[in-house]
Amino acid sequence: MESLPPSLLELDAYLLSKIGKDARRRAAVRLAERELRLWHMAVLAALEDFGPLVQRELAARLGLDPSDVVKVLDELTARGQVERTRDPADRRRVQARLTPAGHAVLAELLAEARATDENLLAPLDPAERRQLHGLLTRVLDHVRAENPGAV
Amino acid sequence: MESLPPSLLELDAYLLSKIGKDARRRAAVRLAERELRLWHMAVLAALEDFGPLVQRELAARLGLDPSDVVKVLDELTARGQVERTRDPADRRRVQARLTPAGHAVLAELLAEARATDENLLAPLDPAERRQLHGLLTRVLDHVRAENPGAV
DNA sequence: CCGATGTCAGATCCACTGAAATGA
DNA sequence: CTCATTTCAGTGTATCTGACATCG
Repeated sequence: MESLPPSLLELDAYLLSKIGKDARRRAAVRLAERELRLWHMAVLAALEDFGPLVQRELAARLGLDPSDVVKVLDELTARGQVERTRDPADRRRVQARLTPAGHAVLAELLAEARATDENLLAPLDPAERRQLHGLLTRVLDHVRAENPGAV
Repeated sequence: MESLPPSLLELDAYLLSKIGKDARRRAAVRLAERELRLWHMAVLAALEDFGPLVQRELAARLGLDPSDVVKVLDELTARGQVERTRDPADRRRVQARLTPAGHAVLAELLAEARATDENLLAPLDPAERRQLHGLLTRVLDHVRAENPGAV
């Protein structure tokens, strides 16, 4: 049985940390069923939303180490969800793009993620969820403005 | 420069995960100045709120592995913030309790944590912070009910 | 049974290589 | 034109942590 210390439960940072950890865990469990991890989904989403990208650019946008981008892309290309093509203008650069299979997988992952959100926020009614979403968006914007790169 | 994929920013789990990570990072930075980590503060808070506890009980309450409780208590006793005493009723059991120094340190840590909350939630006005706190508390209760031990 | 020690896996970070471009 | 410098993808490793497992 758990009963957390009240003096910690008063802290918003503590609540956010705990809930965030569980949100991450839920997403990881879901992705593990496909033998994927969180970064795989983030990379797929970035390629979907921003279009084909040079790897360096991917790393910068996601705040992920360039060397780790390589590993994630290795695994996604092995699954046929991403393909790499060399930029003819600058042969150092490699562009990553989604394949149709990658596009399809991402759509499924996003649908599952929305279902996970439903479970996570089950105690809140729709209006409260919109409220929470708005507040969190503003907080994240603030965090990212104050702290570029670390988030 | 970062600009995260919009399709992820729509997900509440993603927002919570990102913000939670930064909240944890901020707390960790603060604690690192005293060469402490997050669990040290959690253990201090638990001993403050619940009174002297057997290590096993501490582990259960905090959702921390018993073997890790030992390490945290080792470090806190080395600093003179916690002391271990035999339970007079059952002399097999070892109780951990706060020393006055531990009590004082915790008070400082909590004050600093509240200041960190201020920074984290800077874009929200007081009413919005109360709203957020209430929503988060309900979500955490739900998460803990659904998922005992993992949070 | 409980406290203590050790081990393992995952994530993050950092240093390095080789190829390709750039510019003095 | 040449050579030094920089930028890129890719490799490998060091470190830190949390979770687990075994020992006394």
